[in-house]
Order: sequence, then structure tokens, then C-alpha cells
Amino acid sequence: MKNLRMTHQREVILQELKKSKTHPSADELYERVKKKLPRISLATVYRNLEILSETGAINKIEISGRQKRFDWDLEKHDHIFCVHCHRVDNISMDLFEHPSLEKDENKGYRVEGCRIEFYGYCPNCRKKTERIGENTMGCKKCGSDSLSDEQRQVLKA
Amino acid sequence: MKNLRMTHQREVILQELKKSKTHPSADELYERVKKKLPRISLATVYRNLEILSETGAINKIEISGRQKRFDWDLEKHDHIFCVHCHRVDNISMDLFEHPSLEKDENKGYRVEGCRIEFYGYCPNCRKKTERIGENTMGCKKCGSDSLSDEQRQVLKA
DNA sequence: GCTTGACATAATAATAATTATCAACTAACG
DNA sequence: CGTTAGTTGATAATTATTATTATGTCAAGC
Repeated sequence: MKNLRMTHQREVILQELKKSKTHPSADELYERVKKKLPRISLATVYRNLEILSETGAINKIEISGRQKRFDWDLEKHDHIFCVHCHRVDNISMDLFEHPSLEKDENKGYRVEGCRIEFYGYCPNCRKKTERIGENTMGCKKCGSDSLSDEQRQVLKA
Repeated sequence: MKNLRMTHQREVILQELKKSKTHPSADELYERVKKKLPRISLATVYRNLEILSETGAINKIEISGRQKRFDWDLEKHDHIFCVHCHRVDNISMDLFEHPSLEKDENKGYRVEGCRIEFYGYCPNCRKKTERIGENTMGCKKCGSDSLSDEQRQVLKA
């Protein structure tokens, strides 16, 4: 991790991320940070998340859904994605070794790594969808990370 | 696959996708289809790709990078992503069984599946980057699918 | 053959997520 | 102190995608 000046905004953003049990998106962190720094700009949140991930203080993760997510946990681990509310949790697979590609399988690529992503229904959405018999539109107030305002409206409706 | 009227535009889009060796984005297919149907709209390409994937004629795939990709191959397989030019190729891992999560590892999710994505440098980008000693900005005319015009400009510069 | 209805299209506007720009501010260092 | 490099908030711009809308097409029934 490079040396990096810790401004107040940067610090608050980092602390707020570190409090997260799941993997918030930039706009979700913005909403939380705003409670402590009401005048902060969304651009500042994006900018600092970018800087923090470039210096290796946090990770920016690729996952299903349109938004990028951020992760304070630098240990290697995989993720699970809720297809209904887009919540992202950590997964640690003790029994599983990450696969590697044989030379004849790599299509000529120089392989640098492998991402594994499970997907399904998170505990909250599971409850809602199973209760009403697989109707995936029945989820209300999922309590999950990373819904857009619009999604939230839909879920709360 | 549901019954679905095959309009001329829809047919051309599907045929163009079927000719693809890699996994084009909507705007890349638009550029190709435009050569045959110069008056087609980008929205038509998006709409038909959506319809085709809803009916199961093609697959819309989640992968690193900001754009969604499309795949005519309905057989189960995994993908490899070029971190440099964003090309996406198929991977078939004979020796590898997709992992499954133990009950105590699934964080309460009802798991529906698992995506595996390898990443690295595709043959073209590999050549370029290795030739000039890991300078990842040295790649020219990668010949790859799915670059934005801007990325193309950068690569051609 | 004409009408109706259901779906398609092209053009364009709108939206969502992110990134870029820029003038004003702040902190560190000489 | 004054300079300077980096940061901030506000806002514009960009990118990828989806929605809207006014036609356009086509097949079925009269």
C-alpha cells in the first residue's frame, strides 16, 4: 500500500466501508457517509474509492449487476450474489481449490486468475419468495445493501 | 424456446451473433449489423438481443467489464476475459467440476448456480505486452471484439 | 381488398452509473 | 508567509442501457 494522505473525507469513507457486512456500491456508501458529512459530494466518494483501491487499501470487485462493489477485506475470498436484491456476501470455500486451466484449455491466454461467483437468493429474499410461492416480485423491505432508489421503491411498494 | 416471429432485423442480428467467435457487446453487434442494414437503430439491436435472450435463443452473459455480452452457444461453458482489450472467449474445463457450497458455507442463500471466469491476457494483447516488456499501454490493433470507439482510438494511436 | 390489432421499427429522449473538469480550498514544506 | 501539489464540491460529460413515441408491417377476419 502506497503512502497516501488521509483526508477526513477519505477516512470517513474508509471507516464506513469497514463497517459494512456486505459489499456496498459507491452510491450506497455515499448515502451513509452523507449522514456524517452532509456536504460531501458523490464524486468525492467515487474518487476516493478509486484511489483507495488503486493503492491497495480496499478492493473494487467485479460482480453481476451494473454497479461496482467495494470490499475492505483484502484476504482472498469469493462472493455470492443475490439475483433478487443484488446483495453481495463473502464466501469462503475451505474444501474447494480454485481451478486452473490446462495449457490446451486456455485459448492462448496468459491466465492471471479466476473469479468464482455463486448466485441465488439471500436469506431475506428467500423468505419472501418462498413464502409466497416463488413469486419473485413479492420481496418487501429486503434490508439489503445496494439497491437503487428505484429498486427500493419497487420493493417497498 | 418460445415461438417468436423472425423479422428481418432480428434474423440478421442473430446470424451476425452466430458468426461471432467471441462474445460481442450490443454496440459491437450494432456496428456489424449496420453494414447489412444501414438504417437499423441501436435500440432495435438492444431490444432484439433482449427478446432473443428472454426466449432462450441466445444467452446474455455477466462478465467483467461494463458491457453485457451475448452468446449464441447454449451449451454450458465458462469464459475467459482479457483484462487488456476486454475480449471474451469460451473455456471448456473437462477436468474440472463446478464447485458446490456446503450448507455451512452458503451464508443462508438458496444457491442457484455458480459462474466461473478466468482472466488474463488474450493472445493478441499478450504478444503486444510481452514484446514491450509488460507495458500494458502498448497494444495496437488488437483485432478483438468489444472495444469502445474510444478504446479503439487509444489502441490504434 | 379493407380494417383492425398486435407487434416492430427508427429516432430520440431519458435514466443510471461513472468519470472528467474546474475553480476554490487546504495542508505540507521550505 | 508563500508556493505548490493534492483535494474538495459542484457540475458537466460520457457510457451503456432502457423507455417513449410516432410510424410501419403483417396476418386474420370481415
